[in-house]
Amino acid sequence: MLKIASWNINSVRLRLPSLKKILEQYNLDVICLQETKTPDEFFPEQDIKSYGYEHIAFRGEKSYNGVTIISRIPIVNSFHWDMCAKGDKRHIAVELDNGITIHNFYIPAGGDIADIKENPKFAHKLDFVDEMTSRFEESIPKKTVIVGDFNIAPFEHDVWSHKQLLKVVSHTPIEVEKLTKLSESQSWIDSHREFTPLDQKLYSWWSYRSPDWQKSNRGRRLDHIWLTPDLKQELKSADIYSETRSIEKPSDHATISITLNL
DNA sequence: ATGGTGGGTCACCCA
Repeated sequence: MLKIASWNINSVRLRLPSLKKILEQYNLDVICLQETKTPDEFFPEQDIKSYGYEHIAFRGEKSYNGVTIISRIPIVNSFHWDMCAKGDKRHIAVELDNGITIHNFYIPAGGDIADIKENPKFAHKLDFVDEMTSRFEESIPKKTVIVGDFNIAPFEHDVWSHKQLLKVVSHTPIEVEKLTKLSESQSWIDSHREFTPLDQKLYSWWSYRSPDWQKSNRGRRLDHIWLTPDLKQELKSADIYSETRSIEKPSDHATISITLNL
C-alpha cells in the first residue's frame, strides 16, 4: 500500500514538530507540503531525514510559497515547472521508484476581488489553472497523482454556503469552470469525492479568523488529490484529518490523504 | 457591510 498526503503547512519551520507527529500518526509514505515559506538554504532537510524520510525534493523562497515532496520511498527523478514564468515556487514533481509520478501544486489564492481587470492576482490564478491544463495536454500523464492546495472549492457542498460564496474567490463560477476544464482534460479522478457523494459536505480548510472554527464550521474544500484513470482501481481510501486543524498552533488547512493498493 | 487571525519579516506583504 502507498499512502500519499497533502498539507498546506503554512511555514515548515514553525510546524516541524507537528510534521513529525503527522508522518508517524498516519503512517504516511509521502507527504506533499505547500507554503513552506523557507528558502532552500534554510530548509530543515536533515531533521526530516532523521524522521525516516530520506528522499526529499524541495523548492522554497523567502516569506512566500514554497513546495516540497517528502518520501520514504526512493525518488528516481524530480523536476519543476516555472508556472506563469514568474519564478515563484508553486510546483514540484517527483517520479518514485514504483513508477508513480506525483505533482505538488500551490495554486495562487487569487486575492479578494473576483475580477481579472481589477485584480492581477485573480488573473494569475486563472492563468495558472489554464497552464496546468495545457502542460498536461502536452505530455499526457500516466500513473500520475496531482495534489495540493488548489485554492478552489469546485462543488456546491465543498463550501459551507454555496449561495454566500458564489462571489467569494475560491468558489466563483469562472474558477470552477477553469478547474472543471482541467479535470475533464485528462479525466482526473477526484479521490475524496470517490468516497463521499456530492450532496455531502466536505471541507479541508477553516479560516483562522473564526473564534471557534468547529462551532461555526464554515469550511471549504481547497485541498485535493487527483489521479489519472489508470490508478482508479488502486484507490482504496481517501481521508481528511480534520483533527489536524485542532493541534497546537495549527495550520488553517487540515492534512488530507489517499491510500493506493500498490 | 465590516472585520475578524495568523505567518514571515521588520513596515508591511500575503493568506
